[in-house]
Amino acid sequence: MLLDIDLQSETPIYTQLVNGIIEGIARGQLLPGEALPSVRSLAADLGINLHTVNKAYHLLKQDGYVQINRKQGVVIEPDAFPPADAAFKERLAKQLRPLLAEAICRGMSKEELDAVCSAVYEDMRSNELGGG
Amino acid sequence: MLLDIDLQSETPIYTQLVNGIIEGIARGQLLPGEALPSVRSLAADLGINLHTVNKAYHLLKQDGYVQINRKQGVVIEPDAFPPADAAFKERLAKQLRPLLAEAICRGMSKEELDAVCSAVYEDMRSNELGGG
Amino acid sequence: MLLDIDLQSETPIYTQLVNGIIEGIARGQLLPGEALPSVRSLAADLGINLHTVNKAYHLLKQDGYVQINRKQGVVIEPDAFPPADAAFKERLAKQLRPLLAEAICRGMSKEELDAVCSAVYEDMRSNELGGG
Amino acid sequence: MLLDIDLQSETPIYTQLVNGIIEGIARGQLLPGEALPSVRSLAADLGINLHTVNKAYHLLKQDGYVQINRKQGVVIEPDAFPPADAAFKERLAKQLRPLLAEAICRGMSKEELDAVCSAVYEDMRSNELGGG
DNA sequence: GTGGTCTAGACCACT
DNA sequence: GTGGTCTAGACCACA
Repeated sequence: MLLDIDLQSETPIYTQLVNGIIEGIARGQLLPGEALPSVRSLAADLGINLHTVNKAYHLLKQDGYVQINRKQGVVIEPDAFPPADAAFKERLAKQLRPLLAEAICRGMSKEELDAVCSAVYEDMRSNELGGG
Repeated sequence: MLLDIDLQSETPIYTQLVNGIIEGIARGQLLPGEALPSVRSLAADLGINLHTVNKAYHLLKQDGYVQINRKQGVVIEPDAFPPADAAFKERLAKQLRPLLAEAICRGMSKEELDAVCSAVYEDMRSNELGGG
Repeated sequence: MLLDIDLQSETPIYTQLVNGIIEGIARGQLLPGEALPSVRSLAADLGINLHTVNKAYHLLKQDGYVQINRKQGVVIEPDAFPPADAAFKERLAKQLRPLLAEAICRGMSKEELDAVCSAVYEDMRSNELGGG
Repeated sequence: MLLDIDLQSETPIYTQLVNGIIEGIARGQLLPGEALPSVRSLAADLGINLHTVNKAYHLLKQDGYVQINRKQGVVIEPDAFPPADAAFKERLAKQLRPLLAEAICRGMSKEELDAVCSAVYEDMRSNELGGG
């Protein structure tokens, strides 16, 4: 799994981990039921503390992206991910607003915006088709 | 200006201020050259600390959205906002990525995603036409 | 015997086993003197570790719910279960307290609480009449 | 606030804290909007680590019993506690089952059980009326 | 001064 | 060997 963590970033490490793993799922590089590295091994691999990894795993569990088993460790949620219900779309819109507002201020057209959005989207989906 | 600050939010208050003002500009409710409330009065209005407002104003100045003059106080940048250059688009894409990844995991189609994106965009632009 | 083990649960598997067997006794599905499956077969049936079943059986023995004989294996205590003495009632009250506290916080009335309590109680007793 | 923590108990300290605070709310000793001690001061008072208190506070936040503010610290949820909906009642019943099963095995009648239940309930409610 | 984050290291429960 | 819990101590962001 390719997780590049920026220790200097102002984004907390555990947030980078959460985002990276969710992106891995979106890209199809992490499949439902697949096991994630143990807290200790991932922490060692990334050169960070095991508590930081632990916090990330627990946030993912809380959001329904992984299951934490007694012995087996952490696995990608095998059944169904949480749905894109109204609450999620509202949250998404709320997070989108400041990004789009800034883009509008800087004079980006709707087309330019869609282009950026689509580029990001396709980048993740294309990897899914060819990934493995 | 309608700035609703959520003291319970995890988002720092100064960030909420920055976002709110940028959104005000995007909506056309704040026009280039227009004066913003003084640090003191805005802090009093919102019931928050002077330093918090100050920090927000200075971040906006740093990003090229306002000018801070000793006499006139803080005014919306009258000339030109920073451009939507490659660096900005890259930053935008980077911020978009975790949002879209989560949407993909939850099974949102590109069309649903575009719908949410467009709704947010149009909401801000429509207000601009009728605003002032 | 119907023992459904949830490997994802936070409750240790051996605890689930202990609870399940005690509930089986309460329901009258397991009768005094009746033999329980051997450690080996139950572990195989449930797909869990021998040690886990062993631990559960020994806890049940310790609490006076089963007897462990070398020849007959594990049998439900044929004579008398431990009494509901003051010590037990105190322990019961102690375990009940956080549950009721939460129910009170959420605004449940004494009647609603009794209803839930009775429903659980009757569910177990009704099965006893028809079970065996 | 009266929080007696048993460091020897097999119940995790943070769980004891969570239970104790919820019980404090149920008893009316902790009122909505009231501030809880800071993470550091409570940890110092109880002679435990601040991370342990922190974990308890965050669990309470997650369950909707407290709010965590930037500067003000932690306060009891001022508006409404989570409702006693079907999901909660189901969880309650699930937690009640092993307790009642054991009581049945030990020969407690429904009346004895109700007596214990009511005693716990009234103990908490009576304190609320006369508390302060 | 408040909580947020991270580190380092330890012991324990579970399987 | 896995995660769960707890400790001790540090630095930072926020207000």
